[in-house]
Amino acid sequence: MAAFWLMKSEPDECSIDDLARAPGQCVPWIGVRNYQARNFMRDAMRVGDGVLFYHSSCAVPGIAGLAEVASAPHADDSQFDPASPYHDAQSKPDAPRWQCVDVRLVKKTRLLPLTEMRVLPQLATMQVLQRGSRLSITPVTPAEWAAVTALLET
DNA sequence: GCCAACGTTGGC
DNA sequence: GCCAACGTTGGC
Repeated sequence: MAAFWLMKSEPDECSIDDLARAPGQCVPWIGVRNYQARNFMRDAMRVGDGVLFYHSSCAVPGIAGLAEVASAPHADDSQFDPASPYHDAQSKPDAPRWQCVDVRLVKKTRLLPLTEMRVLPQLATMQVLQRGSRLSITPVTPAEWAAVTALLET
């Protein structure tokens, strides 16, 4: 049984349109530098899991499309790139600290704004809506997934 | 730019 | 292992 996730991306870095233009409409989810979020990718995600693609730190934050986990976990190359903002000098190539998965577009949807999500009782349990929640990757329950995907059809 | 909330670091 | 200081996230 596949699981479901919400993954935040800053559209300045990688928007839903950037994902749509990427080769194979697939990108490695680089740049996660939080252990809890890394552990979700490294330990819990499976190929085929559903992903809510969320735009954060932008004019209208919200869910911008549906995607899926498209690879097993692998090393995040940006940790070894001194020119990258995600460079981690402490991480050694023989023991990479940061892992990521590839994420493939399923479909771009209408934008479901955070403000709309906040007033919908069926979404009230979503982790991304909880007070003080900052985690860039959060699990989504089957019920939440069903509610969000239904809303995106409307 | 502000600031609440949370994560990480490092002295002890 | 505690916890204060500092850094980051991310909505507004």
